[in-house]
Amino acid sequence: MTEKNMDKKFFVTTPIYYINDRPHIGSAYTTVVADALARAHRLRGDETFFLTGTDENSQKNVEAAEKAGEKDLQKYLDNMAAIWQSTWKTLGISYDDFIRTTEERHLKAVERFWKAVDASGDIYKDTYEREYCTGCEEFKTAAELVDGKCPLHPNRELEIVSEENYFFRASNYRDDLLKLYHEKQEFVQPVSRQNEIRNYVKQAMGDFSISRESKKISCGIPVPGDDTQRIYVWFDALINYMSAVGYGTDDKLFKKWWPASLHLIGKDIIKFHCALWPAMIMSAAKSDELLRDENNNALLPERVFAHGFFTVDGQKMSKSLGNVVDPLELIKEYPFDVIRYFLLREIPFGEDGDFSEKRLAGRYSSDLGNTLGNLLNRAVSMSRKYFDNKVPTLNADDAKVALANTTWAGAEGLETLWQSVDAYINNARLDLALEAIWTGEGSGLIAANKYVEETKPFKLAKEDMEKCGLVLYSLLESCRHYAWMLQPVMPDIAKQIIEQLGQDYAVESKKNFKELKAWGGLKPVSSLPEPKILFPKML
RNA sequence: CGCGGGGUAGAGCAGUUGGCAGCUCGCCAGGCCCAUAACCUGGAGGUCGUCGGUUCAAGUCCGACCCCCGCAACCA
Repeated sequence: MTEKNMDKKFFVTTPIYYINDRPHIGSAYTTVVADALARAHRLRGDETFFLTGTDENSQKNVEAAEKAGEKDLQKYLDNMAAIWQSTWKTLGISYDDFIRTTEERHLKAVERFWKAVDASGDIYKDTYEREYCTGCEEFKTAAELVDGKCPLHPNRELEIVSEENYFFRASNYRDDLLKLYHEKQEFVQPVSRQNEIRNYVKQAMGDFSISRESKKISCGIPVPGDDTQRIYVWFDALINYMSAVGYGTDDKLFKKWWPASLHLIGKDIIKFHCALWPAMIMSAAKSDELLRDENNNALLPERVFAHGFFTVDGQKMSKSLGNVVDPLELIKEYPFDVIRYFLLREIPFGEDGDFSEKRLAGRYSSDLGNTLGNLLNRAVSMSRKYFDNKVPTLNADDAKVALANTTWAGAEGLETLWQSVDAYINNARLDLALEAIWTGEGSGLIAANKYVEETKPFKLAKEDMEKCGLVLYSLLESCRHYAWMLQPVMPDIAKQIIEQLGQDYAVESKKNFKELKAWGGLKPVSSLPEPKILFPKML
């Protein structure tokens, strides 16, 4: 793994969610990934901005409000947005900002953006008789239809729309987009998606209709200078990533944060994020210097990472099957850290995955209880037993090197492990980072448990207290390292581990990353409180 | 010819540039006793979907085929 020269800035986003229902495990997944990455970057000292929010200008919300019997749309939106916010709070999501696309700052950003695209000559008016899919919220070209229906929503009747709309000349940017994919391979992640988007741009992408007649829809942002038209929801939604950091309201703030480091999305909205969005920016940048870098290049997001979808116990998650997983129900059974761990560890990032409570229970008892919890517990218990309730007294450097002929490699091994964890984090691969923390050769949790067997500190306690102290110290110190490696994923568990090691979490978490990573952070002779079981057996 | 994903040990998955088939869980047998009936060691278990091709060598490259999954509504 090559260590990238990352900016000291990390700006990560989730999609803005439709609020026609409460959050489920899928939206929680995206948000947890973003949260863990944000926490990881904060821990590493990067200036971090984590944005999430709600997409409120969609006709879907109007339909949902009607269904809920709420006549006042704004009231409905306010209620739902509050539910989303409080759900994220309950789940420990550490977002820095929550944007709602009905907010004033967003309207201003959209207005400025629209004007810029218009000034670049990429907006034109045209009358088209076109087929609009209310499922996708987009117009379909003949090439995209199958048997005269949208292949994604074959049971929805296509609306035949004949009206004068504004169009965005996305076709102007086809070559630029292809060049972007070619020159910046990491722009579209995972790699398996790159072909898909390339083919789309090459073969299917046309101009986008970006407005509807006001009289036909009951929500949406008015087109600047033309009250008879409202902006199509996707065109306004994407701009949220900019409006939240001051586009249209605070140039200085915008310059600080834009471009986004990483857009996290689901695989269903790749087209919008990897094609439409960069094309929009390329266009606006021609007329708005705020959107250009010093070389006059458009400031595009650095990376878009699309993850897969869940099945539940192998089945599609659906309301009619009654297997929609509600994260708020789940945390009644498992601490949220456990669910975070499961989601991030179990599902290869970028692939589809399966959510199963049986496997969640398996991960809980095996990975967390038997391996992580047990290691901490046995190390602390022995130290307390043999060293008067304290971390063994010694010079920490003496414990750097593992005893001979062991599979666990001591301080050197941890250093290697840190390197791979850091590299995985830089690539947004938390799944691989977690895997490494457990199975890392000569350095992971599994190897550390082996080390106990190989050195038998409980035997050494009767024969060689000095050696016993060295072994126990290195075990305790490694637990401290594991705690910090895991902190972005399991912030609460990490805190508990640090506290069980007799450290003051508030003090520790103020240390800089280099210091945390260095061997010897655990002070010898500090006293060890009575250990509490981190992951109790479940009935 | 709608789009996309996938078929590797009982389950879930890794397999980078082709070079002795791996990981976690489960199962069987031992060991240990510090620890959450936890931990460690050993073992059984795979003709890597099928058929062809390229090659000294193919899970890995090429071709054809078979099968599975997602794409109405909820929805990342």
